[in-house]
Amino acid sequence: MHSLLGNLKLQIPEKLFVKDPDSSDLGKRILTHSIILIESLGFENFTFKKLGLEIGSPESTIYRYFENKHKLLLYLTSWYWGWLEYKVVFATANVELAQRQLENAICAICETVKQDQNFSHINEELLQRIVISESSKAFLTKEIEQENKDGFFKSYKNLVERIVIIIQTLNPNYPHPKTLASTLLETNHMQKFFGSHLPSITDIGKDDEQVISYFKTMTLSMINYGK
Amino acid sequence: MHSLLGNLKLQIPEKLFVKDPDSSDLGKRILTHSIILIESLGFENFTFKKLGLEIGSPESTIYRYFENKHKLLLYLTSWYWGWLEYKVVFATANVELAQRQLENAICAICETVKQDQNFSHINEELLQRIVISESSKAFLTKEIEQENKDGFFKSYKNLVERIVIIIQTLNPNYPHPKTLASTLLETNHMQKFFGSHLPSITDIGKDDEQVISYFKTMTLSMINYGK
DNA sequence: GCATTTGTAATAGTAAAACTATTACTTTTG
DNA sequence: CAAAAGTAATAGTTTTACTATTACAAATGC
Repeated sequence: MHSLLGNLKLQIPEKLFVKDPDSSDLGKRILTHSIILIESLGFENFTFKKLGLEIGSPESTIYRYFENKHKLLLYLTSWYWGWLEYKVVFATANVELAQRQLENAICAICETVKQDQNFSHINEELLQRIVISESSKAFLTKEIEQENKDGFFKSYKNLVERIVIIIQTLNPNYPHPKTLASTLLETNHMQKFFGSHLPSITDIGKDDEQVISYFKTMTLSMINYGK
Repeated sequence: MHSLLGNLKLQIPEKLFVKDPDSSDLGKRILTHSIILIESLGFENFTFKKLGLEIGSPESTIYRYFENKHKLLLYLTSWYWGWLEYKVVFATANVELAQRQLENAICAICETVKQDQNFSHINEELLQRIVISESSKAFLTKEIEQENKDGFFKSYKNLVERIVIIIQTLNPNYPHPKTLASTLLETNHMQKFFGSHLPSITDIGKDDEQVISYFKTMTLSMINYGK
């Protein structure tokens, strides 16, 4: 799967960047090191100046690729959702039983990324941690209406739509497939964050199996409730 | 209930403020107008300078009450969670049936605050909108570990614990009461935010009844699953 | 009753972050 | 090989977040 993805270029909304960072070595270095820096410093403490220092280029060079750090975060999260959509597509391909499809999709979504080797300039393991801790800051803004019109959330919507289709195959009459799909994605991150930082408000520890079994029970019991 | 709450002073972690804003008229003005401003500008665009302008005091005066805008947000969200805990306590008091208790708690948590009159300097309707859009920014930081030790999230944890107790009364063997309780609180806000701003990823509209019935189904089907 | 302490507010800053204008150098292309 | 286009570096500006200092008013003590 990794080698397959290595040849694929994920589609990112064009307005998110000034110059496509995937089109030059410097752009790729910006992506690689922004992931490392945002993950270690947190988005609030991350600045283009520090990133420039890290890659040995002046701050202004980074502005040639991204208008501001908010759009860089939107770029990174879009990349992640696009990548996760591929994971879900592969995990459910050629699976006959709809329930099995859903179970595989939940595994693909909830499993903590662990990679020993990098097949690209994107470190998916670090990126996943960024998405868990920072991604909601990308849409919880007063500019969401305009940014939605500009297509900045397309990757996320595509992924939700994929899960919705699986849910509808399982039970075409279930009344809340979108809510269930978006809840699955957001709750997965939230519970993982709580598990790491506020353990007293969750029962889920560091083990993926717990959250996966929780979601399997949740989705199946809800989808089949009153069927 | 309003008149009852009017006489109650909600407990807020002491380290969240420099001087208790509830102890002076100016402090109360700061709370009133910070809620109005944060709701209208969004937390990112909100500054102490603008707040000072709004209340006719210099920026520095506000620093006598709050160390920074992050702690002001933590104060406001703590106030909201404390207030919501009282709502849940009142909604479930003297209710015999455990299932009925849970249903009442869900209603108290999910209903959109609408108030024609203000019984205090806090506008709960605006504050709820702030909590929906901004509250997660208060804990999605690199400082969460230390701030948790300092008790900044006490109000939230208390509320989760209340809901956990109701769930455990209903089914003492249910394995994920904390996860279910925190998911209920967070998903409620998230789905309301999506309903208002990204409607294509939720089935829930502006009507409270939809989200309430969704959560009643969710909690009851999960708690009783395999019982 | 007046000095001392305490509470409150205003001025005038600083440091860092976010962003931009301009210049210089390098590569591409007609 | 000269003009145009692309890329990078310098040196700014503006805004935000926060602080140091002073001034004034109210409360308290002897």
